[in-house]
Parts: sequence; C-alpha cells; structure tokens
Amino acid sequence: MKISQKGLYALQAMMMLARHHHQGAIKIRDIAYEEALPEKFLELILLELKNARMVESVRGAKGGYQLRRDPADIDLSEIIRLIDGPLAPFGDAEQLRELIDRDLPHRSLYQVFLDVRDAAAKILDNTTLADLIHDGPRAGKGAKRQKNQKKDAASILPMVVGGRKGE
Amino acid sequence: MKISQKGLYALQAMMMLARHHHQGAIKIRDIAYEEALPEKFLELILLELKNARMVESVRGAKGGYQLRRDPADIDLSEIIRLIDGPLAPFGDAEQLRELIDRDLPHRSLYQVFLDVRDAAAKILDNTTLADLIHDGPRAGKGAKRQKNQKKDAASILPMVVGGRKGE
DNA sequence: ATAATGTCTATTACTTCTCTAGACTCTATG
DNA sequence: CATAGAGTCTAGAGAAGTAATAGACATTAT
Repeated sequence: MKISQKGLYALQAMMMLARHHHQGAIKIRDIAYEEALPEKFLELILLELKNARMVESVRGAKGGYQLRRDPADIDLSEIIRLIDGPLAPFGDAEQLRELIDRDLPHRSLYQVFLDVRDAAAKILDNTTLADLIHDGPRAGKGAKRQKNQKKDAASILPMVVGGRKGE
Repeated sequence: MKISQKGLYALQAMMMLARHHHQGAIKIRDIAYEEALPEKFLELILLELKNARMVESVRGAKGGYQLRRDPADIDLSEIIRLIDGPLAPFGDAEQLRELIDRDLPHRSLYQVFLDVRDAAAKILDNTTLADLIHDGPRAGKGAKRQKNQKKDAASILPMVVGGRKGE
C-alpha cells in the first residue's frame, strides 16, 4: 500500500473539515489556504470525496464543502482506499486469498503479504478523523478508538518494534 | 509501501535460490523458467541483488547465481527495501519521525503512518526466506521464526482482523 | 444582474514501471 | 587457444501513473 501525495492531500483536507465540523460549508480556497494545498488539484480530490459520499458540497455563492458524517464515523482506511486503492502491499486482499489457495509454490509468500495488509487494515480501519483531531499535544500512540471497534486488542503495537532502523 | 512486479520477481527468484541452496550456481535461464519470469528483466534484478551482496554470481560457462547467506539469515524486508524502497506507506521512517516532531497540526496523522510502517516492519523483518520455503502444505500463518527475533510477541496477528472486506 | 462559488473535461509535463535489445566480458572445456 | 556458454552493462521503448493546470460551464446569494 502506498499513500500518494494526492492521498495525503485528501487526508489533510478531511482533517481540516473535521476540525471545522458543524461550522457550515468551507470554501475550497480556504481549505487549500489553511492546509497549503494546490487549489485546483484539491478541487478534483474533493469531487472524488463527494462522489464517495464522504463530504457534501453547497454550490453557488457562500458555497463550499462539509463532512457528511461525524468525524468519529470516518476512518482513515476509507479515505485511503478511495484515493490510493487497496491496503495490501500487492494486489488486494481478495486476490491474495485466491493466490494462497491456488499458487501452491508461492502461497507462503502471499500469506505474508496478506498478514501485512491485515496489520495495516487493523490500524487504519480503527483510526477515525476524530481520533486524529482530538490528538492534541499529547503522546499520540496509536489511536484512541471510541466506537466502531471490532476487537480492540490490548494495544496496537509495542511501538519499539523495528527499533531505529533507517529503513 | 508498495511491492512492485519487480519486487515480486525478486522475492520469487530469491525463494527459488533458497530452495536450491548449496546446489551450486543456478543459471538465470533456469530461474526464469522455473519461476516463469521474463529472463532479461530478471537479469537486471539479479544484478541489483548482487550489488546488494545478497547473491553472488559465477561468470563464464557453468556460471550462474547463488545465495551468499543462509536462507534463514535473509529476511523479506531486506529484499523489499532494496527493490521497492522504504516500508512506510508514505516517505520513510526517519522522515515520519521528523514530521511528527515538527509538523504539529499533522503529527497524529504521521504517527499513524509510522504505526503502519512499524507493523509491516515487524512482520517483514522477522520473516526469512527459510520461513517461506519450509512452509510446505501446512497452514502457514505468519512466520515461523527460527533466529533473529527481537521480540517474538505471542502472535503476529489475530488474523481475522479485517474480516472479509473486499478492500 | 452580478459575483462568488462548485463542476467538469481536457491536457500537460514528468516520472516510474516493465520489459527488450544488443554489444561486451569472462571462463570451462576440449 | 578457440569456442560456446554464461553473466555484465548501457540504452531505450512503450505504457501507465502522478501531480498538477487551464478554462469553460452551472448554480446560488445578494
């Protein structure tokens, strides 16, 4: 899974709209200015978010954009899947399950890919816009889930995991 | 993090070489044939793996490629980082840590990105070529570590995590 | 009516990805 | 020492993806 520049812009824009939730429609220009995003590009991104029914627009003078749902009901995976596609590092989950069933010589490899996608999904399916904007100057470990959770295992990650590898 | 076709080929080639470890040099053509990979493209990939000192070549007649280290000492993250770059879904770990420190308005977002990269690293740093090839017709959950482990938390993932989402 | 705003389509420039071609170098072998 | 069988290296083609920009159009508040 790769988050593109466009995907990052979408996330930033959504965070901005979440911060201004219930303050009426926000102009594209204001979003672009506040988040320092290219305005015309952002326009296209908001269109996509609108078509996916995550935001709604008000046309004409005094128009703009606003969230269609509560920030606590919009998780990051939804935005990322829309803009950048599946969370899996290769193909998508369905395809990987197929390959695990059918491509015997490589099934163990595809299983690892699926494990990686599940680990990403576990985090991104359970982190909402509300988690992000309420995460002030504090530590901000993983995410502080507030609804929607399917599991809520003790903790997401020991966090020290990879240590300080440069990548 | 995105694994490209090239990255997949590299992993397949390395798995093949791991299966034939200690059987002498294997011709590019044989790797390409056994794994059904484009030969000339594979050539370039093997060159990169050689420059990274993961494999070695024998030139001239009777030449070919072989692993330079034991399959249990080569983990998937090493191969993936070489061919496809950092494991992080955006930028790299170092850059994300910087942003978490400096870009206050978005630190929580970047923290999530870092969590995702750590989760991927935890899996890929701890799965070796040996894990893959010894993973026969059995279940093949995550990985069966045999050395190199830094943590070995009880289990990698509950596995049911994202459920059956289509992505 | 007008100005402010979102909508939509097209196009550009650039980069990356996947793969092929071909000339070159090295070495085992007879 | 000639030859054939191998890896090495550079170039580049073709397609796709990325990150925008441009401009005409549609809608609405005032």
